[in-house]
Amino acid sequence: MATIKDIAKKAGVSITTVSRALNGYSDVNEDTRKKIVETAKLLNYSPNTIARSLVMKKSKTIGLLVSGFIRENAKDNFTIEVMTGVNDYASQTAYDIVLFTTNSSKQREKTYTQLCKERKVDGVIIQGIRTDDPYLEEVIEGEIPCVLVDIPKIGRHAGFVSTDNYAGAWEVGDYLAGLGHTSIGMINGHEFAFVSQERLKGFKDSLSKKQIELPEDRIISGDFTEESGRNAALKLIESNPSVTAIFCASDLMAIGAMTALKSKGFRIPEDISIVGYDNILLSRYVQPGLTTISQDTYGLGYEAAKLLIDMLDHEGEPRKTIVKHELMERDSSAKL
Amino acid sequence: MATIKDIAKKAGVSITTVSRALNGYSDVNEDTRKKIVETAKLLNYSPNTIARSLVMKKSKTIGLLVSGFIRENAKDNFTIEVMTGVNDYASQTAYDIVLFTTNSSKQREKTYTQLCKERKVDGVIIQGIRTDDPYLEEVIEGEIPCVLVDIPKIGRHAGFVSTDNYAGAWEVGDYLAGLGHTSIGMINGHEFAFVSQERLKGFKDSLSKKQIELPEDRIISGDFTEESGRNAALKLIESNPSVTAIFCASDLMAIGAMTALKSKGFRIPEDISIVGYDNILLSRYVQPGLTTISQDTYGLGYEAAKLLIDMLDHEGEPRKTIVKHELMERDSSAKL
DNA sequence: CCAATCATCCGAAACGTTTCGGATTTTTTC
DNA sequence: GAAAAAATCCGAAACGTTTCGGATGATTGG
Repeated sequence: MATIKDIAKKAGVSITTVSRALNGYSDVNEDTRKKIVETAKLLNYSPNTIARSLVMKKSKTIGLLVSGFIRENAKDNFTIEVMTGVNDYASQTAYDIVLFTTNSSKQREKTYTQLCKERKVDGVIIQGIRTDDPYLEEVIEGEIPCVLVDIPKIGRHAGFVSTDNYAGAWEVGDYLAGLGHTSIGMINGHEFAFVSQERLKGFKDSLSKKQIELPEDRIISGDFTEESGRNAALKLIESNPSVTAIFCASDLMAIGAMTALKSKGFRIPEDISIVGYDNILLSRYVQPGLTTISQDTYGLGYEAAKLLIDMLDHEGEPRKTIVKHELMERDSSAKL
Repeated sequence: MATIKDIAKKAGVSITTVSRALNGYSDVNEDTRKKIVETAKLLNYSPNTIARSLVMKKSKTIGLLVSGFIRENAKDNFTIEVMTGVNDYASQTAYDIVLFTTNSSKQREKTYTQLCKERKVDGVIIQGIRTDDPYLEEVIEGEIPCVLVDIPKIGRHAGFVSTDNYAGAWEVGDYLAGLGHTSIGMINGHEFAFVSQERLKGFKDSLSKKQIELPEDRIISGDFTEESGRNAALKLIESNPSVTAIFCASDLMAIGAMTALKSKGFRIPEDISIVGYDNILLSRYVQPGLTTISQDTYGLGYEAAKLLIDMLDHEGEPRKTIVKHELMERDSSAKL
């Protein structure tokens, strides 16, 4: 509760001097500085960030807007890993993180920018937002520095971090073709995620380069959930009983597909190979272990924070960062 | 960027009136209120929370101090589920959440209370803190309203939420005895978690009520990780080859124990029954499915937020909330 | 020894709100 | 129609910092 004023009085100096002493300015005598620091400690002083923010017009907080923060989504650890990354980088700096959520009732009343403006965050990291979100443009065009996760758009104050989803999917195509598969299906995510588009394109291009067809009716769309993976797999195998490999745009859908196919008597990978995307925690524990594209999710968050804070502290240009990915071969895929 | 002042000027009223109009006070004429609200909208005004906080001495933020927020811990979804619960409740209120972390380099320099005082959070929820944490007492005795997760301690401004770990463990004892097991071992968590003590006590008491012994050398301590579960299981089975059932104080350790035992040629549950605790996501997907005590982790967070905000808004007494638990029978346990 | 330089300090304004206490005008009451 | 009450408004202080623009006294250079 002790303020700078109390220190000033007790130490017999002016408020200005206390402020300057505590902030390491050079125009204060070493002896008085010592005395000031001492009495500050004595009074158990801690600075009032709020008052500071008010005058500095900088809150030293960044907003973490995570829209996938709903209960069901705890399943994949994507969100938490991103958060951990953001948090780890931010905690090395002077910035604190305030959590915004968008699934709540607040969402529809207040736009993201409004939330940010009110809480006076210096910048914001946005994760899990859909491309059809009505406020996406608003935030990209807006004045608040922001970094998008997995949405490749750059604005005057907006950068992004992502992985190379096109390349990742391409590698899956390569891999499956290399195993001798030619009758291949795909279970994609919903169209309102950039990653869906990219993964489809990369996969398709990769296969067509090897003269392997991927007709429309062998591409089923889910919505990234396990449930939708089950349904999509059943639909796919019914209309195209000849497929020997399925690429799923998310691990969760891949896991759903596996259980559905197993329940229909298919053996994995002997009858059908399954490849996922994301390398979520589960994919290592499921039977058989899921072959997938591993993303550096933690790095996604870490780099997002880095990018944003660089923009804030050094007026760095908004730009993009691509983090690495890697094919993890496990037991759900095999030679034809 | 528009302030209350701008509105006042434009609407031709005083600052006071604008403030009172916008905050719904009764001593402002309905017509002037309308005009004020109108011009506020016109100027795209949004209130400056920081200025408000400064004068009100309330920041309307709560700190979420999660010390298990380290990379490895993303494995169990405990942390994120608690967070989701906290977030869900908080987002129905006027409170925002700021994330504190303790594994960072900041930790050793600044105590929790210092962090809270500087950021001027109105209250704090603490999760994953160890009982030997040097600052635990400080925070319980301190002036900042706080709610502890899974640490049953009440202070003048500190309440807690937890599950009944004693009862949960007791039920496991009941259950295993009911299956006919008499030669039973336990893999406990480290001693610096309250839950370890409670779970051990409950399990022991339950068994002894049924004249089943649980000698010291059949209780091995791990540290809640999968790795430690593996090691503990090997140690246990080596010194006590006769055990037919093992109770693990966490699912992660149980999963570790299962893989270790399987690698030694034991069949689960035919040779050895395994029961875990927590019902983490993984336990459902692992082979065989893990019998475990399910906790309402989401509820833990939700109730923690509720408790805290009640303390803040209505000066509610700090108190405790116990959320429910339940035995989930899966395939890792069977009749002897 | 005088002016210039330097080291050290401080007063006051500013940031954007809320709110206390009172002022002014209008309405009610008898 | 005057006093009392009600309705409506406002000035100014306060919250705890930072910082601009000087002020003061000591030191230096010639």
